Amino acid sequence: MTIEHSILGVIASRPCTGYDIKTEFEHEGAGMVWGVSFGSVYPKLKSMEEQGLIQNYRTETKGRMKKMYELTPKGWEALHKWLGELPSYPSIKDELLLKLSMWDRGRPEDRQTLIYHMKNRKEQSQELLDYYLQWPQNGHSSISEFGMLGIQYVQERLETELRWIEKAILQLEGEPQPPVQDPYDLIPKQQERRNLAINPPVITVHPESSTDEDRV
Amino acid sequence: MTIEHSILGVIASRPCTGYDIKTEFEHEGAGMVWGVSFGSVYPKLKSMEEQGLIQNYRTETKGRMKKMYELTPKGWEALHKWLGELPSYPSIKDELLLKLSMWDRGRPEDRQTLIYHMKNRKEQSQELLDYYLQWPQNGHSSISEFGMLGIQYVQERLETELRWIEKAILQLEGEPQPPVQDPYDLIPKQQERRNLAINPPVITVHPESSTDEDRV
DNA sequence: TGCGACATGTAAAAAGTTACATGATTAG
DNA sequence: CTAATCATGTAACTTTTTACATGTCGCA
Repeated sequence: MTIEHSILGVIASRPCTGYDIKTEFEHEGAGMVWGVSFGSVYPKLKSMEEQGLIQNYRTETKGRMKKMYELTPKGWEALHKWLGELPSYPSIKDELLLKLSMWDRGRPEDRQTLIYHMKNRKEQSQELLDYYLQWPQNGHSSISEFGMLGIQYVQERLETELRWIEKAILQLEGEPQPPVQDPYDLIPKQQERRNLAINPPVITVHPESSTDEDRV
Repeated sequence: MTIEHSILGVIASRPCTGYDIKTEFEHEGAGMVWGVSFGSVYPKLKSMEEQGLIQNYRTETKGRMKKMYELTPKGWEALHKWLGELPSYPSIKDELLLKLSMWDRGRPEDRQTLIYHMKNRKEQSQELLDYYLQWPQNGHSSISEFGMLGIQYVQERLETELRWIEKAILQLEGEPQPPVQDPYDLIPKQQERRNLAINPPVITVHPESSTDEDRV
């Protein structure tokens, strides 16, 4: 439902085309706001026009036809109303965190691959941080006092993340540690279940025909 | 696509029912991993069984029939393989951040509502942090060395967020600040556009019938 | 002349949510 | 006895993505 409000907000800053909106989400919203695809922007613009939130007018820039969208009074009102509603708590989809939480279940011995994942994340977050650090001085973005608060938040979050990654890599490069808490011994039990599934025991009807020596 | 891998990971830790999986996502994955609904878990379990990743067996606990799922060798292998793949960069949907970035567009004068939103966020994050702080000592959760790294990450992220909120509220309670950067004066222009849309100018055919004094 | 950025869309598929439908057991 | 929790599922709907389809302009 929030893609509609994001579009409302982008058009509020300046009248723009569907293409503009899509690209705005790509760089300005880097890491901060989810991306959108053309396949979702254009149909949404259409439906928002039907709802009377926006209206388009055609302009010609360098001989090329463009469909510019501007907010209607109803659109300005919808933006105002939405901003006044309590935001829902953020939802985060972090695959690295998910993999970390189940690493011992699938790759108990393999610390190197995890370190590799972490280093990859470090690079990407560092790049994003560099982008956010230069943003307020790039000379072309419009940033209000409020927007700047958001940028500072992302900067601090990324700095914290980078510090954590450094620390985590150091730990992973060191000695394996025992579980922090495992009251029902689920972790060793789980590793047994896994071994049983991957290397099923040989069922022998005649014990004398199968001994330890059979396994090569 | 990742809901499938999350299920794989939960079943890896111990055989469980569809209900178990759904609740596991609610509390264990609080803020860390996205939630799932029954309507998506049960059909997914069915399709994963068809793919041969999991298999079910019926058990009776306290006279109640349960459908327990366990990983097949193929399922263990799929988990192992997925863990080895580079995780994609996290996607975050943070409505507060989005509203912050467009606050001046819809509610330029209203700092109080924004402060209210921030305080609400602060409470929720504090609650989540408290949960994460007691998690490693709750006496029933299984936490490996790797899982603990993830928990530490979330703790540090939340602490950083809370510090930022404190600072941001202080700023919002103070004097309004000018834009940090607005090279094309988009912000004042935007406010003009908004005023024009909300209070359209009275078009007068006879200028003498409409003067400044008309407006009360 | 051909490539990359600009520009607008549609159709099918995938993914997930909400609401509905059902029923057993347990704690107060 | 009744509400909450445990337990399993379906159907309709919404949202979003992917892939396709088309075409222009500027530049090297």
